[in-house]
Amino acid sequence: MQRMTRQRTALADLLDGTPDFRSAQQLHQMLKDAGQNVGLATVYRTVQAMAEAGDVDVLRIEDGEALYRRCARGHHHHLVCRECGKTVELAGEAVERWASRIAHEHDFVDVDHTAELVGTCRECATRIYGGGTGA
Amino acid sequence: MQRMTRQRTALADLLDGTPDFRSAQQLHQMLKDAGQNVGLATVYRTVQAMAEAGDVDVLRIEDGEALYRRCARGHHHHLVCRECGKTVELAGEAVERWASRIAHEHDFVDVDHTAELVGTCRECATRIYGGGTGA
DNA sequence: CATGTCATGACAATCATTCTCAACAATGAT
DNA sequence: ATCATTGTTGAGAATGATTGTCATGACATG
Ligand SMILES: [Zn+2]
Ligand SMILES: [Zn+2]
Ligand SMILES: [Zn+2]
Ligand SMILES: [Zn+2]
Repeated sequence: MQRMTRQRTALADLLDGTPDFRSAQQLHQMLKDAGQNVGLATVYRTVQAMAEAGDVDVLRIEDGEALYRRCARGHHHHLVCRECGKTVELAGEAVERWASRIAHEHDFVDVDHTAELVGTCRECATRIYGGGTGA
Repeated sequence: MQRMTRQRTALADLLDGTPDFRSAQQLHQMLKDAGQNVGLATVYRTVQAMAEAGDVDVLRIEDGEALYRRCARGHHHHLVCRECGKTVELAGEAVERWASRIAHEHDFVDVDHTAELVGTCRECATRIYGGGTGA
């Protein structure tokens, strides 16, 4: 009941070759640039379906906009560079333990959690703040 | 340079008496219901200024909408009931250690983090799934 | 009270996301 | 291959939260 269309294939391929989180609008534009015209509504629908199926991860930036990225299946978290978008997937057992301990302590059930790290990677830090030669 | 106006006082008082996270639109309506008319734009401006000043916390729900809540000053996280909105503030030293360890391991600097827990509190779980008398 | 600013609010404008629905196309059967 | 079935697409409208505009209003101080 999930048909394989030109549009879905194109989007899946694009995501496979895109290491960083991208918005639906960006993906739509990237497809257009690549000569693969796919309607914006279709990009939204497809990327959301993929998110529900666990095929992509969703990240919300500060203003609430949703970004998508092809990720390893299964629960994990991210460390993202705020400058270049470089993303590291984190297994983070420590967070899992923390979450379940807190849930227990406060008598909550069905506790989900989100945890994301945003920083500046070595390359970007060097480029911005300068090399090791001092000021 | 921060003048004390009727509107800001009203909003501050309202937040003082509101234990759960609320949207700007909700706060605007609550003020109207209380006979305190405050423009929607003013609510947005004020609540954002308070957030920048660290006087309220911001939480983004699944669809990206921003919710605000008067919280203790300083960095902390939350455990929120998805049914009734009951909120517990968490000191969460475990998360702080995890975040800084990961930052180190991956050679990132200036790493910020977000971590939020959403679950169902005891009262709501009992109401929804039934009491302790079995199925 | 006068006066200088900052603050307010009604409304327009943005902008991401969702909805609508007629035209289309993937799939499976004939 | 042809066809019928039914999920899919896309252009544009609609939604809804948030932001911008700017003339008017109201703190705070002398
Ligand atoms: Zn970087
Ligand atoms: Zn986790
Ligand atoms: Zn509850
Ligand atoms: Zn923390």
